[in-house]
Amino acid sequence: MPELPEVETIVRDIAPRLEGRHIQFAEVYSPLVLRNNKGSLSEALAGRKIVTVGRHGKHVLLHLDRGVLVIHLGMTGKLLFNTEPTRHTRAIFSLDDSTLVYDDIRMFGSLEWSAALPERIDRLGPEPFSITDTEFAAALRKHRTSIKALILNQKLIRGVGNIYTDEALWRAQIHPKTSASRIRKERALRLLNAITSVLNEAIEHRGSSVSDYVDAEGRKGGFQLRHNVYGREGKPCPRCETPIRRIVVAQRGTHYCPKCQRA
DNA sequence: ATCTATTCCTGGCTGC
DNA sequence: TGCAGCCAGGAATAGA
Repeated sequence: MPELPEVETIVRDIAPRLEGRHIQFAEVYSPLVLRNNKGSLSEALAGRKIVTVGRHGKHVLLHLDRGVLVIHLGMTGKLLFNTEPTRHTRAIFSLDDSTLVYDDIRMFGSLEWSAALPERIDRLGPEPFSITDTEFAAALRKHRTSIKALILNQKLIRGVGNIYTDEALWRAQIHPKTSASRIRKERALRLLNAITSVLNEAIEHRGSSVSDYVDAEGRKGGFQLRHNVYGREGKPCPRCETPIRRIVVAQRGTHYCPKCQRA
């Protein structure tokens, strides 16, 4: 499940292999992964030059000489170079000197060409590294929903998903069901630090491979070995040895230490 | 306006 | 061994 660190890893890897190249042609095998270009994505992309490659939250952006290709990897999306198509290959992009293959088992991901960054993506919250302590604390006080649900909401900050939310809440010692509005300045600051530090460490380790995440070369990340709570139900908390508990918050599997993270 | 529940999708796992 | 049934979850959407 690619979140910010996984997408950042992919973008850093693929940027030098894409920038300056042209999309000679694109082929779509599963229109389900298209958003608003049903039937016209290939035409929009044919002959376009890839100028720069970037990341916006969990989105990969290919800035073209005309418009932008927005790629969201969803749960199981992969961008791979020069692999043979499989039954999960949803699209291919034939470039000057390589072929970029988009695989996506569950098809929660999406491909979208747009003349400019689509509004709904442009309107997402800031990168976690950009928001200030004051802004973050003020935003928390405005919402009565659980802190877990609020961090997952891409309109607050963009790029953080289920894994890194659980990891950050463990680091900050905050119970996932805590009402966001009840988190005052000091704890909010601790939480924002936890979020940015866990994201940075995950980037250093090339992301987490818990189910089937791999980078553009098919390599797994290494940060899953450093998870403290995610996917560790019943195992001892690294801080206090209490067994990690798994509950459901905001319709998501949620892992926390019942002793370190009191309600 | 804010929040919650539902929907999409398929491989992998569980239990009979 | 086979297979039905359930689960994982990002984000759009519908509903409260």
